[in-house]
Amino acid sequence: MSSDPALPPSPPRRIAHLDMDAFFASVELLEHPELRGLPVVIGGRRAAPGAEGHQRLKTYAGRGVVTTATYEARVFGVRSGMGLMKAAALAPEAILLPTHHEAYGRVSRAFKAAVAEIAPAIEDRGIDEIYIDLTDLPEASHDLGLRLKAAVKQATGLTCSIGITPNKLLSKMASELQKPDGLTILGLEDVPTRIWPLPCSAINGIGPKATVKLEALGIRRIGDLAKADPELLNAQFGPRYGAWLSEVAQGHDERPITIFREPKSISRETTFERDLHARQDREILSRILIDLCERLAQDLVRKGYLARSVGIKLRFEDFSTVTRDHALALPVADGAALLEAARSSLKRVTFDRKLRLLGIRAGSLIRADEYRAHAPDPAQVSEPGLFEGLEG
DNA sequence: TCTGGGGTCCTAGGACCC
DNA sequence: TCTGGGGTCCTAGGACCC
Repeated sequence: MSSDPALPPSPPRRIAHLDMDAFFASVELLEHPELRGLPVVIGGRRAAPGAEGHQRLKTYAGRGVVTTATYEARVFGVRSGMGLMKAAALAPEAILLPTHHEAYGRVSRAFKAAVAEIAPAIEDRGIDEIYIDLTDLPEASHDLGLRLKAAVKQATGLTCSIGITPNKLLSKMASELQKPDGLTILGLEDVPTRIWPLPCSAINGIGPKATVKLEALGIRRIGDLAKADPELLNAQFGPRYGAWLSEVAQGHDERPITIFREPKSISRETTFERDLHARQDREILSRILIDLCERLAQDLVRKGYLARSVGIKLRFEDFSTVTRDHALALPVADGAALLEAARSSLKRVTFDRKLRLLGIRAGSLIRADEYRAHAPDPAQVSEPGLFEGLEG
């Protein structure tokens, strides 16, 4: 990477991680200021049934999960990703609001634009967080951090938390250290005191499975990981992940800021309100599949991509998941072609349990404009079609 | 009181080609 | 009559992240 002896050493990088505080919930509170200070949970699929006032979490029945919760709701143990029924047991009186993705998208664009005015080298990490390369800016990190937070507040009315360190790994962890409304600046020299006491799961890339495995080896904190025998980690986790664990425990991370990436896949999936039987509920499943294909086709056309492979995803009542992929001779973006590919893949699945989820994915994407410019026979490039007459 | 929807990356075996 | 070795594509599953 930067170790070419012919080149002068690159100056130390300065990377910020900016994370909006309880983003979806905070956007909702802009709309519903009367709920400020109350435990509020965002999630579920439909708006509350016509009752007066706001819906209480305890009245919810269904399969939704918590998307975000205010800090007042987190006090009760409510966490993102938790089933709403479980959250209702923890905080029955919390207010439940449905999601409004258009609003979140609008506020997301606003905070990113405000940051870009100050520092344009931004890596998008989703709707509510970004990395920012501050290396080439003249100001001190603390001043920059305060300016970024003020700009975000001015543009959106919302607070964020920022970590500024020499790399993405440490900045991500630093932004978590003083949430909400935090600003944390760390150097590599701070790793033993500030990072090593944290649990291994604080590292972006160490999830539930790896955490359990590490704990079985007596490795609970990042400091334990830093002192662990690299050979042991390689033996337990494989050479690649093992070597990565050894590196990140030292706070090392050379990943660059990536300003733009082509998407690799686009997908649509849905969990049913009740589990469906492959034969008895065939009509319903067919309608759902057609609808998913139609929406995926619209996504492909809107974003300007063609799919060279189509995948289906099925989740059964026992939560086991199966995927089937199908490579195509010619790239497509129309619903009829997606549906045909999906149906051929479905024939390779054994249906011995009820289904809870159906999904479809467009993979091996190529840009439609580039393909059409070089297509051997333009007549063979499929055009977005209609679904009329496709049922059955 | 079970577990959304949208993604990325990695692994691993087999096919197929040179 | 006893066993190459790379490279790439396809497919399936799984861990992880927001």
